[in-house]
Amino acid sequence: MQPRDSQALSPPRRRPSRAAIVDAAIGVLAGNPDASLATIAEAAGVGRATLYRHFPGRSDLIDAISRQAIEETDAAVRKIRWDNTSSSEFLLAVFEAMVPLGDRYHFLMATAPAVAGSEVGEAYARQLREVEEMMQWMRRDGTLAPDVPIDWAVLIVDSLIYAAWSAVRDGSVAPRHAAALACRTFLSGLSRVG
Amino acid sequence: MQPRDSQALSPPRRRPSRAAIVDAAIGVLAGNPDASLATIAEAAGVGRATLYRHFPGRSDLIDAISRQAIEETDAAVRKIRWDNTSSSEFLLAVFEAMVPLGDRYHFLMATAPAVAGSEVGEAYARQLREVEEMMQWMRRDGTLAPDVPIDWAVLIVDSLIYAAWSAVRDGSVAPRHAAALACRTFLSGLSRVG
DNA sequence: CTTATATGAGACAAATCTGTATCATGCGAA
DNA sequence: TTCGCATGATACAGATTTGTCTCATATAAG
Repeated sequence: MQPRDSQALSPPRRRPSRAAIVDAAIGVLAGNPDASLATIAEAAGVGRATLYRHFPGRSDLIDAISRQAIEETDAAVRKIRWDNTSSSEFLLAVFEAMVPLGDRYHFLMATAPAVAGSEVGEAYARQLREVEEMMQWMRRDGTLAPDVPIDWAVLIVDSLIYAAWSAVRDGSVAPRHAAALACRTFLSGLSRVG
Repeated sequence: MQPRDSQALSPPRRRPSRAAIVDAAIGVLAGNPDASLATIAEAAGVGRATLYRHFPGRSDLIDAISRQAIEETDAAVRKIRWDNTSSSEFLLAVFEAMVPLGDRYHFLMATAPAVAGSEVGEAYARQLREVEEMMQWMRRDGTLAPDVPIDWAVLIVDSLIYAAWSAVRDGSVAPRHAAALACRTFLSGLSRVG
């Protein structure tokens, strides 16, 4: 029962309108969270009506973006080797994975807390919890100082991801060095000896 | 020629409407940068018409808030003892001064870059330059590691001020410890030995 | 008391954004 | 070619916000 194999294997949709809209929206909303849907449609190279056909309302688009941000950040973290790595190496890998996704990550951080009840809100809380577990691992590990509040450590991880992304964005720091710089800042700060 | 001395010495304006509006606006806009002027007027306990009498347009209000934010942050830094203090002590004093002004500071950081041409934009650039000079002092001092880009150090100072403020705001960290935690994070990071 | 001034309440127009609906077009499939 | 469907353009109504204006009132100064 495979009379349509060629069709099934070929790219099924004619044009990636929906994906193009979501991608463009992430870029536009990262720069201006209050951009109109007309602006987003224009950035996506799509008519405003088409945007409304794919997403009934603005909140549906926001929700779709949030879900994609969650998926992409989850996928990026899932690729990190877990076994036989020290917590410091793992932290560096997290920075390396998240900094290039800074626009997605930032968008998720900015919008998810507002929709606390929904599925997106839960996923955000879960990701936050995963960072917290990483910090507790580092504390047991002896890497994280015992007198540092876990909440503060989690907050600093988020701040450093955002800082590294904006530094790369502004051209202040080379992309290759941003994650290492963030990790080093977290672990040993910016003073000399380290 | 002083027939009105008693009047001149008494508080000249009947009610601090203008100051109340600016203060309320800082609080409201820190939580929602797109709050309507009606919301701000309500928070200030003032009619919407009165707000428009003091500030011809929204941009004028924003400008007044920005100027006040600049004045308050400048004043807070100016109070810090400069002589006979190490750069580390000075950095801690800066954090202690800025964290309580987090709402003002955050507002300034968010709006000033957008108005690059104006007087507010210049003041923002100047404050940024002052932080940069502090970082260069720390580098000559031997406190800041030579391989850390100055731009990154400046960015981290800003991020830590914002992080400390939000931590206090969320109740994650006690107000007294926030500045010290930020300073320690900058200098030696969060790992053990320090 | 009388007067001037700031204020609050509300009406009003203009602009923007949202969401819906309609119509013609172009591209892919049969 | 012909049909179906997604698209683009456009018009439209409703909501929100901005900014202006008017009028009545309360309060402080004279």
